[in-house]
Amino acid sequence: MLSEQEQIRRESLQKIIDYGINPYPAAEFRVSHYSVDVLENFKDGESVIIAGRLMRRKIQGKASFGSIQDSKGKIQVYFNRDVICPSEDKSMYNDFFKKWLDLGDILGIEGKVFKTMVGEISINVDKFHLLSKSLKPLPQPKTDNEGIIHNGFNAPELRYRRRYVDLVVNENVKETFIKRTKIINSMRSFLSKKDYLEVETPILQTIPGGAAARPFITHHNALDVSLYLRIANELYLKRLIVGGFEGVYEFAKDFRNEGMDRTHNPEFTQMEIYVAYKDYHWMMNFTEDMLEFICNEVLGTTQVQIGEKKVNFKKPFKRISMTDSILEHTGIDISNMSENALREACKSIGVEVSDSMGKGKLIDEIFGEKCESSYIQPTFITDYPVEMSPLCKKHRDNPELTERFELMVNGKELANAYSELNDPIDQKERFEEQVKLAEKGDDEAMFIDLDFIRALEYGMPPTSGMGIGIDRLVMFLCNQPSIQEVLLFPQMKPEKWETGPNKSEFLEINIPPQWIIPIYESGYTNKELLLEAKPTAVHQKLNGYRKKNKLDIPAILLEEVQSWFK
RNA sequence: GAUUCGUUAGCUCAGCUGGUAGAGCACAUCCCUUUUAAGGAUGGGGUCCUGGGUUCGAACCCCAGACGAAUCACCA
Repeated sequence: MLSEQEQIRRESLQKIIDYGINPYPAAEFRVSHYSVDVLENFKDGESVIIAGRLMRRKIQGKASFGSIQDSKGKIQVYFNRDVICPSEDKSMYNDFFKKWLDLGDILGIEGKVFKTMVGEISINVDKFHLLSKSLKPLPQPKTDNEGIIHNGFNAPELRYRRRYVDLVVNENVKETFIKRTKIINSMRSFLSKKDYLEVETPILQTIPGGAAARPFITHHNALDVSLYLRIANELYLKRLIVGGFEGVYEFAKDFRNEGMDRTHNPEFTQMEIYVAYKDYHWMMNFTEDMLEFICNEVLGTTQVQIGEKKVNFKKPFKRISMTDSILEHTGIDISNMSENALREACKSIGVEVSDSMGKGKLIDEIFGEKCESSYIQPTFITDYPVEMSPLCKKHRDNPELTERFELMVNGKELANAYSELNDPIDQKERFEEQVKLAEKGDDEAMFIDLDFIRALEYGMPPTSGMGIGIDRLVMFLCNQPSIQEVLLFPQMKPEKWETGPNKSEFLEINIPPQWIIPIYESGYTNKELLLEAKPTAVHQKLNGYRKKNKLDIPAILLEEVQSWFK
């Protein structure tokens, strides 16, 4: 059912067609300027051609003002009847412009730049061309002199579901996504200058490895096998290091079949990089360099406002081991503690534990509860317990730990890196421990990847690898509190669509085709519902519908309605 | 998954104790050749998210459901 405004727009569309103008022309429309070019480089009387969406229109008799929004901004346009229609025929202005155009229509404008009496740079329109007709009215947010937005298009659900509308109507939204691309481009140029190779690895994987997470599963018909959408690309990138590349990286969409909230989306982007002959100390320096570079290039500063807090990405970042961090925040020295001692320690400081938790998990629990959120400034947390990091090399000084760091910013994990485990025998044992965890019921334990073990058996140089969450980085640098604000199309529950009537079931009982829509719109959405109703009620509703919608068909007779019920 | 809140015109939102559905913007008609969240007048526009229940009577109360948001849990 179309709204009144949509119906009026469709009528205008028909009038435009009847007038002989194609509302959806095919030809290229060449513009000479963007709106901002004209505004920033004012030349009185200059002829310009621009194109964009009509976002405002005020008709003042023989003259009208409007504004055109193109990809870079907005500019005012001035329409004068006698300029647009120099001859006797004023229909281009009186009918086409005034009556048949609507806000949201996409126009091409030819005209001359001038300043209005009030001093606003505008285009005096000589000719305008309809490039595309808009049939649905846009929301109309307006900003007043004090910067207050009226009638804002703010409802998150609508904004995310109709991102195209959000982008048209809310200026700052576009900026966030432009910045996102700048951040990625800047990271790519940093990596590319180092001569590392950007690669692409499989998204459809037979074994979803490289992280602990529940995968999405799908099926390949020709091979008749299950395939998983990747949860990480780590194991493939390491295979490439085995193959002899010095450094490889990938901007990878990963998929995890887990909860959704303002920091998690089922598909998200990570950049992972692996460099041969390096260790995690080197990688910390590298990560600092990269983040400082990106901030300077994209923001022009390393000072970033995140919510209430100011975060500085200037290197060097603080480094602290997980053991020292826990000592600092709880006074408990976990080094050399047994599993039972750890469990008691957790209880003494009010950290909830369960019997299934091993040593590593217990330590992680303490860190997560008591330490993590306090790291606002970029901080490398190093040397994680071995149980939590099955792909990471054991610490050179302590076999209970691994050479791993996570970079915490604003109390959240931004990056994760290792000195990569390259001992195939150790790797196999660690996978086997994961299998045991899986047998205990840990549905996020890693799968064992025998081909990856085989690759390590051929020999992988010592390597350091790092993964950084691109969506989180963008959230930080754009000061956006939710991941939905930095994804163009965040995951939503599917929208329910009216499917319309099943015409054949109505035709079966001899309902005339022109009455099917009225029946459906009157609430009798299928045959059963209709036949449960009383014929007299149906008869009244249908003729009521006919009258209300001014249908150009004769009123239906009660006898005919009754005949459907036989 | 849990809890809380929300869903009313194209958009933003009011709607009291249950008693005929409201405003601004947008839209339509008319007037107006330089406006600044563009002026004036008049008017049209509603499945009050859906389905049940209570009631003489439900946008409002009760039950169930859909969708969304926030917080929490989960996410090494």
